[in-house]
Amino acid sequence: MKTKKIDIDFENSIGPWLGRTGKMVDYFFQESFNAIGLDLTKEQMIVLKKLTFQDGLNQNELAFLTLRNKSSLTRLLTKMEKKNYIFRKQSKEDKRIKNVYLTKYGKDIYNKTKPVIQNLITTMEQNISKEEKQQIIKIFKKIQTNFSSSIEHI
Amino acid sequence: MKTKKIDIDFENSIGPWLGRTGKMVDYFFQESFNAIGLDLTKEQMIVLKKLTFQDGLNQNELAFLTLRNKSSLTRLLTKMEKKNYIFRKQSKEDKRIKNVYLTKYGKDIYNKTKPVIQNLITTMEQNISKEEKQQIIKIFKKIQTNFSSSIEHI
DNA sequence: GCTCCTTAGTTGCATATGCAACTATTTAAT
DNA sequence: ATTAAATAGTTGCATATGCAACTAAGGAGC
Repeated sequence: MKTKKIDIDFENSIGPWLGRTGKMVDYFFQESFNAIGLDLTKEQMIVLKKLTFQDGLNQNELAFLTLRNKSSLTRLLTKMEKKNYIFRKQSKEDKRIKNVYLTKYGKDIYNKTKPVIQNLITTMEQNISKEEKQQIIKIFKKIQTNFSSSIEHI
Repeated sequence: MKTKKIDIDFENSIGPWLGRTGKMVDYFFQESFNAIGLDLTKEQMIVLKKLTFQDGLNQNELAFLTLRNKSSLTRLLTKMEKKNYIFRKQSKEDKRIKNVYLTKYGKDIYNKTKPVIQNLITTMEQNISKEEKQQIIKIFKKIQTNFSSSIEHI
């Protein structure tokens, strides 16, 4: 007897849920920035955030911390430098390295994102209990571990 | 007394976990396709999947189902049409509408992705119990609801 | 039947991204 | 010291994406 399940059950796995939810977060993020006239993308915000916590990181470190290809980071920084959010400075010890710093303006911009981010968190985590939050983060950690251990040995 | 917490607690919210995990999934996905020489992106695969379940969808419907801007879908389809995975056909009832169909080759390609997707699910959901899976999906649903209701009334 | 509004799809412009090839610089090896 | 290998960053080429302006076609109102 032939079953009607002619396809694998991808739709009920975690993947699509993750993808769709992520898209909605991204969309809401950009929407919020645009709404208050912030000339900023989520990706640029993440760079500003990392630099706020540790100014002067080099591009390699920034790329690693933001899970980004170094070429992608190069271009991201070029745009941010043009907008005067950050500036690059060649290291004196090792001329290959460029350290990246926030400008005063970049700091201002980052401060302006704070209420937006706060609002995003509030909106997103509405009706979600502390336990659920812990649960989901625990599961995220597991998934990341699963992929890390799987990708390493390739 | 001044607290040391000078920044909002974005890092411990769900957002970054979601973003990073999503990136890893995407990376693993692409890696897997490339590994077996499949000339396909995750996005193209999703289109193939939707068409597998319902051949002949029009572009508007496809864009909606895949959470994509219609212009983005246009270009995605153009590339897929060039690779002969799908073809467009103008509707006779309404000449504005283009229905999209899988080619024989497109079906073959989609079938080849199945083991890859199966492997992705297996890898990703390793050590994750049925209960956890239900939990995480339930929370994803909540987040999506939160954003939907929030975006609507803008 | 003509005008206006709406809808489906396309295109220009801007962003982000990965891979691979390239340059410049540093370090290791002989 | 000179050569070879490794490292940091950039660039070409390809993909995907959203917004806004556009074209073509359908539908409503008169």
